[in-house]
Amino acid sequence: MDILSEMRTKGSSQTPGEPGQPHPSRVSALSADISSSHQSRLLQQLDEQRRQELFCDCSVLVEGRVFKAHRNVLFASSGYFRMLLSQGAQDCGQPVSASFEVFSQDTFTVILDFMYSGKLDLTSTNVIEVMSAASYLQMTDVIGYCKSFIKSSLDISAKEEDDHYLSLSENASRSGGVREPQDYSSSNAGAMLKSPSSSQPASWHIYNSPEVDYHKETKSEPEPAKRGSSPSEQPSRRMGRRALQIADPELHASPGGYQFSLGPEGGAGETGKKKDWSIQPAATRSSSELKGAPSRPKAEKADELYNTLPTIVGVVGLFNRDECPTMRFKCPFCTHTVKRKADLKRHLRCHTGERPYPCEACSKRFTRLEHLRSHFQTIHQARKLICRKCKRQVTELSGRVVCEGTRRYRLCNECLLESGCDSVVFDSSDPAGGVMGPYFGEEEGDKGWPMTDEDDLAEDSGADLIIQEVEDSDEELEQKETKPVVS
DNA sequence: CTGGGGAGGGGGCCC
DNA sequence: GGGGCCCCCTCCCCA
Repeated sequence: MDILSEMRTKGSSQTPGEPGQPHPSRVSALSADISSSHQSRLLQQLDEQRRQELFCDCSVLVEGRVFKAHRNVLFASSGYFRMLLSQGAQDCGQPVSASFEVFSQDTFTVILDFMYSGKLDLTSTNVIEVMSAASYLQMTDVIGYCKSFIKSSLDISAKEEDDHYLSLSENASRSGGVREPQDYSSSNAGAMLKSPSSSQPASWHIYNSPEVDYHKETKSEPEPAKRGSSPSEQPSRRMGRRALQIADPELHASPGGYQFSLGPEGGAGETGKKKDWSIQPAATRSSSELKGAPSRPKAEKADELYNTLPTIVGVVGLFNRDECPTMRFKCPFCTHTVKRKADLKRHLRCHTGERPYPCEACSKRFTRLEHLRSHFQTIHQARKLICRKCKRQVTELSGRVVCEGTRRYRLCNECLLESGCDSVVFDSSDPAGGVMGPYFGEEEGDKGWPMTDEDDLAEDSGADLIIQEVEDSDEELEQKETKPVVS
């Protein structure tokens, strides 16, 4: 039945009390039906075009197989493609390609079919990989469906009493951990998702349901942190504001219920290989864990995290027709991509909250050695030859280093006189302008210094204003205690 | 309340 | 791959 005949049919059954005018609720229902029908037809048309490779402007290479698709559909369906295609927006007219090695052709077929039909063909054998791919592609609705599928397929509560942890391997799923797939199709996905019965078939065709909003309980995905992007698009830069430090790769996509974690041996890209998946009830995680409380040592350091996620992190190539690939490494926690793996490793620290470089002088911790160095030079060594008061340039002769707690800064002689020399103390052991010493030695730098909570109070601890003689001799300073001494 | 400057943090990229 | 530099941005403090 086409839209017009639908309209005719529905228009003929008017409410008796309002001759000539359809009842408002009927109008509303009618327009909803038309809209729904139109969307469905449109999607069907696009799907047909895709299958006939008509107007396809994207090629997705998965394990050697090329999937043709429309960038509009990919863009609209996947946060990952949204990011990827946004980056190539300047080449709007050029066909673009992306290659994946992190999931199988079959998995991408399921994903692509979902994009074009709203139907998710899940089975007990593919659900984990589909979910992994969906996580990679940032398709939170698909993740949600997978979770619902798994939840309904497992009798979690019974095992929860034993150890709160469930192991789910593909072998287990095949041997009965998840019911054997039975082809099943329904257009009422909402009902299926809301109340999966114990007799729920393991194979679903889940229809995309706009009512299910899996974003609601999660922190919104940060957009790629690009130069010039708005603050809201970038990952929060201050620890205090990093409301949700994602220590778990899938945490951001797990709105309650169960958290999925990928074991060290389990790479999503290792199609067909045994994976070490575990499902952990969210309730067993403390809120501090979920929020990435800074008081608790991070279980996942960037390095470890990086090592455990080689295939998830993966390599993605976005290249154009001249077959000149631009290799990018994608952050598993956000949409950010980098050119180098080392940069990704560095970037991961902003998610893990790891700060391996503490300042021994004031206990502040830094994500990078260079930040620590900069901090130390600025705050504790007064290397800037600028009078803090009048902002004029000073030399070793025209200015002196003022020591205030662990802070040091320079004052020109004039400002010094204005401050009053009587109230200050001179000390010849000032390392201002000197060397870093063991603070920044390559061996010491990333080991971390002994830190205590009390040390946090060290900075600006109310020490009297002290002026120390500027002694910039590097050789001398190297032999001295490098930690600034407040006398 | 607002603007300026300092400090910190993150990305790109070179060595 | 690590270190380091440069640049840009945001936040915070202070006048």
